[in-house]
Amino acid sequence: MLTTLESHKYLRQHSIKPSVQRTAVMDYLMNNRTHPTIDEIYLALCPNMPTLSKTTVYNTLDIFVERGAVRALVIDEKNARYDIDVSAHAHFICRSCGKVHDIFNLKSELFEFPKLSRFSINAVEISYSGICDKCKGN
Amino acid sequence: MLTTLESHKYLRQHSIKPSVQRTAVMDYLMNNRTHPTIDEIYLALCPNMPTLSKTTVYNTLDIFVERGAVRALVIDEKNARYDIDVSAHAHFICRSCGKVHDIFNLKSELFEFPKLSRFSINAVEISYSGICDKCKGN
DNA sequence: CTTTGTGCAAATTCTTTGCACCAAA
DNA sequence: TTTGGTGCAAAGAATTTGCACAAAG
Repeated sequence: MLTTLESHKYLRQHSIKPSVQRTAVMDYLMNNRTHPTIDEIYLALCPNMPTLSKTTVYNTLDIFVERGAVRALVIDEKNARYDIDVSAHAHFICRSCGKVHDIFNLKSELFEFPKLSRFSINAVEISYSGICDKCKGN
Repeated sequence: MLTTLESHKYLRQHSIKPSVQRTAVMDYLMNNRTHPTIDEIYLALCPNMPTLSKTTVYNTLDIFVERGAVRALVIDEKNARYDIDVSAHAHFICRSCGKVHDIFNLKSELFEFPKLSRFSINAVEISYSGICDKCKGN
């Protein structure tokens, strides 16, 4: 369980002022590495922060992404999802339950950018999809 | 320029009845390999098919994807995009203009599925992002 | 004070749904 | 006829915007 102090430190490293709301969102992301949606974050924090607004959650994640503190995933056609782990790893989304899982330990070559004169590439996203074991009934 | 006859043939190969609307959408996809959105397809076909509805474009693409005739891309957080080329290739999206480009000739290993006991993987999507040369001003 | 952050409500955008009508087999 | 396809209008869901108020320095 990571603490609020660690969230503060991480936010400051990314030049983000640690307000109560921002710290709460960062704490949540650090402790729930499930690639949550805005709604999931909002609903999880609401009980302890009844005045929190969804707009603030949107604003907060926009800043986090802009400052490189979190990665926005484009893998789920329904909602944006957010990942606190910005290191090179891939994702798997289950077409049945919609859950997104991390895939680590892939060859590092997979994450290299092809050298193309037409584009300046600065990010890559590798997304696998299929059915997870839970949904297959094993 | 591919013809309506070729669209018919391709639709039949995928067990899709070639209605006037479906053929028009397929013709458009075959001749405009720009990963169009629903709206782009709809607006492009409207002049020649004033009675066309956007619902039909949605229905049509749902069937195409379901039957494996086109690929739905999850790369643009704003809209679904569709690709008639279902072979193994990657995409690049420009963060400035939003255009999606194909990247061919990558190593085939990139498109192999990792063997993981937890998931049954049946698709992979590799998406690069950055800035295209036009937007950089070259 | 002055700047920055928060939160409500309304607006916008993309997509889906319900249902009536049309068309083909 | 019966089934499947089309299209309108309405509904739904995710996100963005405008603005007033609160908080921090």
